[in-house]
Amino acid sequence: MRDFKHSLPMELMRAREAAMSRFRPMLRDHGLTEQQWRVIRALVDAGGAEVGELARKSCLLAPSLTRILQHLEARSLIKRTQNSTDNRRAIISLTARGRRLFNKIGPRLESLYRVIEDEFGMERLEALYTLLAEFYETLKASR
Amino acid sequence: MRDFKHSLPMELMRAREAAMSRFRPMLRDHGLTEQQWRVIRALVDAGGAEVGELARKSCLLAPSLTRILQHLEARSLIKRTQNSTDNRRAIISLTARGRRLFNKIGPRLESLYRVIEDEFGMERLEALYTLLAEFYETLKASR
DNA sequence: TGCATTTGTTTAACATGATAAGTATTATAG
DNA sequence: CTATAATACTTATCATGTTAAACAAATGCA
Repeated sequence: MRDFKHSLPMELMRAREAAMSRFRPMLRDHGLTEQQWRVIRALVDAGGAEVGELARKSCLLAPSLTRILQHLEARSLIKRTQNSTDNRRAIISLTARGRRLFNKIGPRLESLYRVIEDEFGMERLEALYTLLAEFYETLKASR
Repeated sequence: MRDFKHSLPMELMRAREAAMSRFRPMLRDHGLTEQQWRVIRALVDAGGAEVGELARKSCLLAPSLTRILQHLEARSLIKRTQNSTDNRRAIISLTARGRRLFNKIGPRLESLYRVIEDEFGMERLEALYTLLAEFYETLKASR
């Protein structure tokens, strides 16, 4: 059998954790989990989105996103706007407070990211991005 | 700001999920989570290990591993042996039943893994492994 | 020897991951 | 129209992720 250490899902997880462990403390200082941050960031990127769309953009399962939106709404970081043509769909968007939080945290995370770019090197980082994207597309295409 | 889609932790997660979604159904058919499987596999690899060692090998946090071991012990898939020189450390090992389960599932997961190898290609897969290992080492080294 | 400290593991608390089931709303066949 | 199916979310349940705190056993040192 293939060596236990040579397990792709494990290697992907270890690499991800190595990166996230640099970002998580700062998010925590602002009372945010990494998943909550993904949602906020996706909302900045999209400027308002339905729940399903938001789940895809932030790579979260619908039940997880439901709970996260409840938390963010309780903290007044997001708001819901009813869609008049379809009452199942609500548009989620950031409040002014949510945007302020993003503007405060975003640049700090960016600078942490640049440290990683410097340490690992842009060329290898780009190569890694490319392989990951290809891997994802390959596995999705053949299902 | 960098494009939201170009987030390394997200890409790593998506790639991992693309792979895991192929393995998870079979594990589930045997009543195992992916984390429980990682523990079983680490035990086969090590042939008995202390809890801390097992946590490192299976990439699990100690509190998670504690709960997982309780589950596996309740199903008689693992057993604990006290270490006489240090009563804090217990040696965890698979029971005969645990080994039988591993022998049943292992080959099936291997064949699923080979499908991925075929689809993505061994060369690119090796390149991906190498980059991931380098990335992990780079980030660990500079802390 | 006695006691503070360190080490290995477990508990606790809260948040998310994963699957199945439920609910409300909209679309569609007959 | 109307019963039915499909859609978009939400709940429910159990397992794990993450952090902090508790705990017991082992170690270091006065």
